[in-house]
Parts: sequence; C-alpha cells; structure tokens
Amino acid sequence: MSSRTEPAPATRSRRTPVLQQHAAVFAALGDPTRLRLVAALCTGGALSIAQLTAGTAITRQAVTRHLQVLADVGLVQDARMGRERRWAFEPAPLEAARRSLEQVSRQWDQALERLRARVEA
Amino acid sequence: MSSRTEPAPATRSRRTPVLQQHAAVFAALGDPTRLRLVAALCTGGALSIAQLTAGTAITRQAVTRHLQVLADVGLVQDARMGRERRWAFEPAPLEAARRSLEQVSRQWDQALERLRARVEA
DNA sequence: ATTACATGCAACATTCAAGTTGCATGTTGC
DNA sequence: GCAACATGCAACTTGAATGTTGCATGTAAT
Repeated sequence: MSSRTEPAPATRSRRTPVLQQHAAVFAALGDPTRLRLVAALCTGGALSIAQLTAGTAITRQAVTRHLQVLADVGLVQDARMGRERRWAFEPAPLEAARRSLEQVSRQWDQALERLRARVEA
Repeated sequence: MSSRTEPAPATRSRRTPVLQQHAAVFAALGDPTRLRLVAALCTGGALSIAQLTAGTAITRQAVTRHLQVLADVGLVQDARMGRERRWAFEPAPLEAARRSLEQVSRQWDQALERLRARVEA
C-alpha cells in the first residue's frame, strides 16, 4: 500500500482517504435489497441463497449478485455446506462504518461548540 | 403523515421498511465525493459551491448535483447569502443512520448470545 | 453601465448497476 | 443411475447515475 502518488498537498487532505474507504461500505448498504439481506443475516444466522431469495420478489441470481457486493466490502462471508452455500454476516466492516459516522457527528459537535465559543467571546 | 397504505401484513415485515428508509441515506453517503462534501461541511461550517468545488477535480455543476443528492435525504441544507449559496450540514439524518447501524449491531450480538445459550444447554 | 463573480438550467455522452433469461455444473436421496 | 434440488456462469436489456459542455440569470463592485 501507500503508493504515494500524490505529493500530500494540503494540511487536511490526509484525512479524507480514510473516509473514502468507508464510502464503499455505505454504498453496499445503500440498496434496500442489500440492507434487507444484512438485516436478515444478522438476525437469523447463516442462510442459503435459496432461503434468502424466498422472501424477495427478485431472482436468485440477483440475490447472488447482491451478496457478492456485500462480500466485496467484507459485510458477509460464505461457506459451502454440502450442496448449498451458507452466507453469514460479518460485523467488522459495519462497526467501522458506525465509528466513522460517530466521528463525523463528533466533528460536527465540536464545530458547533467552537462557533458558540466565538459568539460568546 | 401516516398514510397507512399497507395493511401491516406479517409480524416482522413492519421492521424492514424502516431500514429501507435509511438505505437512501447510506446510498447518499456511498459516494467518495459526497462523503468528502459531508466531511468538509461538518467541519468547516457553511460553504459555497465554488468553495466546495475548489478542492475537487470535477466540475462545479457536478458538485451541485452531489449537493442536491445529499439535500434529497436531508443531509445538507442550502441558504442564499447574497450572490452565493451556502450549504450547511444537517446532523439529523446521519444520527438516524448511525442509530440504525447500532441496532443491526445489537441484533447481531443478541443472535450470538442466543446461539451460545443454545449450545451450552 | 459594465465588468466580474456565483450560480441555475438543460441537453448530451458515458459508464455502471440491477435484473432477467438460459443453460451448465455439482450434490443429495431413492 | 436418475430425478430433484442448489448453485454457478455468461450474455443481454434497461434504467439511472455521473460528469461534461454551453448558455442564461442574478448579484456585486467599480
């Protein structure tokens, strides 16, 4: 890693790439079907593709593609169980995304407080 | 509000629409440029379109469209200030999204605990 | 008034994501 | 072996998202 193609131009441009890494996780969660899959998997444990397709109005192949998108960002993991393929939720990326949102919230609170302090001065 | 078009069909199908409502917020955050805009606005207060365009490699019009996408889910808000248009971060939808992720995390923890209790029994 | 700045609007091209269909492959059970 | 189930793979269509260019509009400053 650290290809270092950019000359680190400004002061705060080092912080943004970390956020952009989380953009992929948000993009994966930004689809109703995928969000439903994540919710189903984190509640019911490991499920097969056919089971996950049962509740939806879309094709099994479409569900497979959505699961692949979720797997690309590490939100789910697959394991062969005989003739079927069980998909399980993986909490780590979601935790990272949650912390990312918390950090944005914190920065916003700090900005508000700085503004208030300046007004009172 | 409360149009009540759906007859509340099943037991747990009432929970998923709430999640799907948050999918739009995640989709809005799921773009590197937009995530950068949100980060910039929550740190630096209200900024104009030209200011937000300065750091990027894309056009002013593209930034405008991204801001519109963020505004559609309520993440930013605009206000005219003379000849320019200041955009400000709005924390409410992000807080809702953060709580949504926390709930998913909580459900996962509960599922793990249930599984452990069953194994020990 | 006129010049410069900041933005709005609309048409356009291009890329990508979502979903489908059709068929092939592997696995279970009789 | 054979039928039924579960999945994999690939081509295709469609619609939306991203970004651009060109011009119009409104505002500020001289």
